Formats: sequence, C-alpha cells, structure tokens
Amino acid sequence: MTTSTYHQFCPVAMAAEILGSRWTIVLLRELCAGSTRFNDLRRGVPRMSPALLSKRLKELEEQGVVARCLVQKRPQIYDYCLTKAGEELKPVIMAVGVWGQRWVETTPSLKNTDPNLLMWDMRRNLQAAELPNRKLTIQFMIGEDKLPQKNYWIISDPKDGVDLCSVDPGFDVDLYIKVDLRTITAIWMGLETVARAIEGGQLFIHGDVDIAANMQNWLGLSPFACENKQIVN
Amino acid sequence: MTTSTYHQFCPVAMAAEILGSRWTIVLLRELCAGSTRFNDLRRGVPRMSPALLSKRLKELEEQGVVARCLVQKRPQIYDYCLTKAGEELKPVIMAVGVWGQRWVETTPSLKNTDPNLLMWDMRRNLQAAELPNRKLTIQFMIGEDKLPQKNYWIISDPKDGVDLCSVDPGFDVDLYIKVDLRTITAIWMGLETVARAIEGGQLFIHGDVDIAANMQNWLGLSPFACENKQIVN
DNA sequence: CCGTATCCGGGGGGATACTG
DNA sequence: CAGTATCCCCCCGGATACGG
Repeated sequence: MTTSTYHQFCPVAMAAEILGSRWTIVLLRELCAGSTRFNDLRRGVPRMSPALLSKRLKELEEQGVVARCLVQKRPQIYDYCLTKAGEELKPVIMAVGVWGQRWVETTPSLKNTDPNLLMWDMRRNLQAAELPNRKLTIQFMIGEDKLPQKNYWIISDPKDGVDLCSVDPGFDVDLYIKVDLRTITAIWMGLETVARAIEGGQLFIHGDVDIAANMQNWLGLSPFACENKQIVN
Repeated sequence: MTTSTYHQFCPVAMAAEILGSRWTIVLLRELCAGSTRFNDLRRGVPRMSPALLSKRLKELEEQGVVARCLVQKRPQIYDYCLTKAGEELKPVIMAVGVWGQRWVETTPSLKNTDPNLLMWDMRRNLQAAELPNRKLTIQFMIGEDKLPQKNYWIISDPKDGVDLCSVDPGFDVDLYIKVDLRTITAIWMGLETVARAIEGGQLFIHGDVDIAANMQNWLGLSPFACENKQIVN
C-alpha cells in the first residue's frame, strides 16, 4: 500500500495512497477525536503494535498531516497534532463514520466490543454539564459474556475534567452502573437507550437518583449515534 | 487488510475494513463516476490486474455496495451498479478527492500522468452542450516527454453521445489539439488554463475557430478542479 | 512514559497467460 | 467481452523484547 503507488494523477488516488494503508484511517479517527500523546493514541488503537503506530505517525508527519511537537524535555514528551491539512481530514473521517453507522450491519459491529476502548471513548464524550457541579465518581461494572466483570471508575471534577480509572481510586462512589458489554456498547452507538436497557433488565443502576435519572444525557454518545442505521441486524 | 479486522465497534473502523484494502477507493471512484462494465472499469483502473478487479468487485458485492446485474445473455454481459449503500459512498469519495486536490502536492501528482486514463476521464466529462449541435470530431495529439505523441479522437454526436477512439475513425476532423501530456493533465485538474497554455506555447489548436475559442468550456474538467490547492509545487 | 529493534510468517497482489 | 487460473515474490505488519 505504501510503497507502490496507484500511478494515477486523480486526487482521489493520491489521497488514497495516504489513507489506504492499514490502520491509518482508524488512527486518524483517534487523532481527530483529540488524542495527541503516543500512549493516548495507543488506547484508541489498542490492537495496533507500538512499532506500527510509530511508523504510521512518521509517515503522517512526512505527508504533512501530523506535526510532532516537543512538549517537555527531560523526559522528552511529544504531542502529535493535526496540521491544517490534517484538520481538513475531519470531514473525510466523519463521512466514513456516517457511512459506517448507516450501512454496516450491527451484528458484526457488536462482535468487536472492547470494554477498554469503549470506556476510553465514553470518557472523552462525557457531558459534564449534565452532571451536578461537583466532583463525583461513577463506577461501571461491565459484564462480558461469561467473563468476570470489569470495573471502571469515571471521575468527573469541575476543576480537573474527566478521568478514567481501571483500578479503584478509593473515592466515594455516587453512582453504580452494572451492565453487560454488548448493551452498553449498543447504547453508546445509539442503537439502544438507557431506558430500554433498564426496562429489559440489561442495565442496573443505583446510587444518586437524580444522576441516575439523567444518565442518557450525561453519558455522551458516539459522534455517529445520531445517524440512522439503514440496515438492521 | 481484508482478512484480519480492526476489532473495533467504531463505525469508522468498520467502514475502513471495506475501504482500506488496496485499490478499493480508486475502484469506487470509477464506479461513482458512472462506469458499470468490467472493461470500462478496467480503463479507469488500468494498472489493476483483472484478477484483482474481479476479486474486489466480488467483495463489494458481498458487502452490499455493488450489485451485479445480468444485462444480456449470450454472450453474458454484466453491469456492476452501485446499490443504495454504494450511492451513499459518493460523499466519502468526494471528500477524499477534495482533500487530495487541496493538500496533495502537484509535483508528485503530475508524475503520474497517463494519456489513456486522462482521455477516458475527459470523454466522460465533455460538455456537449457547449459544442455545436452536430456530429463532430476532435483530434488530440498528446506528446509525452520524448515519446512519440499519441493520438485520440473524440467524436461528439447529438444522437450517440461522446465516443473516444485511439485509432483513426476516418471522419473529417473539426479541431486539432496538440499538447504535451503534463499540460493537458494540469488543465484537466484545474491547475492550468487553456488560455495560459496557448500563450505559453504548450498547447496548439487549429481548425474550427469557434470551437477552438470555446475549448475551456466544452472541455469538462475534473470534478475536483474547482477546489483550490493549498499547497503549491 | 515513549518509543525502537528485531524477527518472522502469511498472504496480498503483481504479472502473465489463457478460456468460454 | 468478461473474466479465471496460476505462480511466486515481497513486504506488511503482528509479536515480543528491549532502551532512553
């Protein structure tokens, strides 16, 4: 993909030489979503090896899509930021995602669940404005089919923003949510609602009743959740 | 690319599994542009082997993007048509092309010239309404750097539409155009104009003076020619 | 925390020839 | 015209371990 080119002057082909190599579109999605640090990017593309991630970032840098900026010396910390050209890839990634939401069947999508990735996405889109204006902790207990449930704590703090932990931070928990991975993923993708999941017995919630009642609103959804799926099942 | 998946529920990743395999985006461009027959598609992706083209078409069919319709039996002729899902990929391909036009440098693009492909594209976008309402023939003599020039005849007929020949059809020629490949490609891409090319001595035109004077209008440009390039050289 | 180095296997896809 | 069939190389990228 990268070495040999299409040998076409058409701008679609020239752009496809950049976008067409494996992982690049998914990586760009994570960059467009706002991750800038190497290990943050890794959390967004967890199945990509660090070697390949590094290679792709170098390629994108060379192609003028990404800029690598030194943020701190000793130890050296870099930020990978989208350039102007990279910013303009957002409409491309959005168009890809909109199409995927509308036309990719949900069954194969929901076979690719991943609690870490889901929580990483949810953390980013949490609507803090829909929560009480104080520091609070929400614990997610996510059951994977037959596997022991995984625990995550989301800490929303008006000062520090939103944080995600996979080990107990020790704070008092304001809200507990127990749900299976498939259901919470479907909610995130806009295929299911909190109300229906509670009604159907797939989601259990207890703790602060006001926060609980407003979950559908403070839980930010995927950027593509608003697109209607054209193919069901 | 095709076998192993990204294992992400994100619609961007799910769509990327379809769009990310080699040649697929370029092939979709040709399908979106209107080609439906196997050999027409080949003209749009001339460096793709027929085996791979066939394979990709099967994949797209399986993914619900393309429908294969029998048009005629004996001999069997098929049309590859975009489904509704495929039609909705047009915004994606357009977004890719717009980005490519704006952000891919022109120098590498113009290294990928191909007279057959260029004429194939130009034939499709010829603005017959800008030509006299009668059958006429325009001969392109395209010089490739140091190589013998190649001849093409475009026949525009109010009844039969626009046709492209690479062997002399024998009709009287209404207009002769002599130009080097790089220049005519740049014109097609909107990087150069007919007037400037004539002025600069790269394009020679003779024959019907009215048709000649209107060339910039009847010669349809690339769908992306209207986008301004952000990077020059 | 932020990557690099190295190994290695599988298969994608390029090239070419051929058929109904 | 509309594809198949076949061969085979190369390199992509997955995995793992290691350095600054």
